[in-house]
Amino acid sequence: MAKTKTTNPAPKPETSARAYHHGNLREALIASALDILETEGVATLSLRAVARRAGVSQTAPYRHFQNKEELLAALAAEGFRGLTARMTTEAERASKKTSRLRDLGRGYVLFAVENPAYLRLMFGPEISDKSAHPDLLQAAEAAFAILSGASAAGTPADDPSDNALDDLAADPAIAALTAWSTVHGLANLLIDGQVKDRILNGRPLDVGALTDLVTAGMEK
Amino acid sequence: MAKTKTTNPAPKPETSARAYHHGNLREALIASALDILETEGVATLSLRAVARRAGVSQTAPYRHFQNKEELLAALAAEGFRGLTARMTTEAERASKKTSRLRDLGRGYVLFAVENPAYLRLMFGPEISDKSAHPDLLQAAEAAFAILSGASAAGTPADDPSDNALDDLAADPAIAALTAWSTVHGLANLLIDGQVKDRILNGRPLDVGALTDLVTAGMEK
DNA sequence: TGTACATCAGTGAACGCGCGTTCACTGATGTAC
DNA sequence: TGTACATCAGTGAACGCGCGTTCACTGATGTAC
Repeated sequence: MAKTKTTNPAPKPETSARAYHHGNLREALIASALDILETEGVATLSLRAVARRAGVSQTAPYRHFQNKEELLAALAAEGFRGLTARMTTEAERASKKTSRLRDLGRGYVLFAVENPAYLRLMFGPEISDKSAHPDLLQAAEAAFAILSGASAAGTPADDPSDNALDDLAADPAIAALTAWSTVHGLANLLIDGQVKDRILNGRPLDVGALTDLVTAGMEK
Repeated sequence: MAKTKTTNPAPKPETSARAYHHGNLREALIASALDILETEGVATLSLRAVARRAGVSQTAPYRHFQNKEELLAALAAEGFRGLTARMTTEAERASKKTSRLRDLGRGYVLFAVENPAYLRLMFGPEISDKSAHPDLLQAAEAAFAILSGASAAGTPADDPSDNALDDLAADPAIAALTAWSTVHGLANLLIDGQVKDRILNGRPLDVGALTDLVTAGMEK
């Protein structure tokens, strides 16, 4: 039962469907972490709990992550990729009627409402130094770039001049930040339960429709 | 050295400058908690640390708060009152040039940047059931009402009709939510370090000026 | 004014808990010859 | 093809820690008479 048994003779096992003794523990750990994140929240997301849910000993994660924060960073990067995906699918699904920027915004808010703990981890203080995790940084950059691009609508958005704050007024980065702020704020207010009682008076909430109302000023 | 020594013979000690053996431990604990909150963050804010900083035993807080969450709720309520105050002073200080709504918004963002951990506690998941704390609920309501009032500019804002989402479009509550979302989003992006590198490219940041730029669309 | 008593704010020891991380280890997998 | 060996993913016990909360207590303050 030695080497010739595996269908994949390459040195990298590369993960079939099996997640057991060898192979894709790293991915399995991230999946377990995501599971805990969404069912229990970021506060109870411990490395030990992740290992437990993945069915391995509590020291096994240290074969794949230097420490807890590295796991969290990997999770957060995954989150930003999910956010990007949610935005683009939403924009493709309804590309005719409303502006692309508003469609992306709807995707942003929907992602947040569907994955509240994810959003909190992605932006919260649990990962103390985000710049120490290139993968996370890049995933976040990609998400912002999409919003930014749609906001500038042609002009490259991440291209501020090297002068003082004054000329930021004409900077497309400010327009992008405004759009980003609005959807980010709405998303956070929603997942923190601030909107339900205050705005809707208990009426059932259609997040997509509400987002459309709030972003009505974003026509371009 | 018995009773006649105290200058205040009334049954309620009512706190002079002394915070020692008797009197205002409750306030002292809140002050200690605030201190820890802003120097170390919400994650390390433990009841024991609060007691330590106040110079009392770790069980003393239980004379004034049923449990940890009750202390946190009192702190958060204090935070909402501070937010309200910051908004109104900012609006009074510059009531001529820009619209009141934008002035309030600037106060909102400035409060967040000056008290990042406060804002996180006020909106975050640490206080699991906010409706269990009437004082907190009321303080949050007051803060929102100010923003809401300025947004409606005359019309009472907390007065949505009892129909479906459709007629929310004309509802002043939607206008209020839009304004709130924008400043809340900007505030959170700022305190989470998302703006610095992404928008400003490392240039020094004047939060008030930046907020003015972002809220430029809010004229009313 | 003086004494007896109740109240209540604060104490200190102790509980049981889950955490991140380290350490020396084991045993299966893959490789060299 | 077969054996010896290195690699490396996963183990299990243990470390020291800080936490929220409980308990029986103490001792000062305020009150009744």
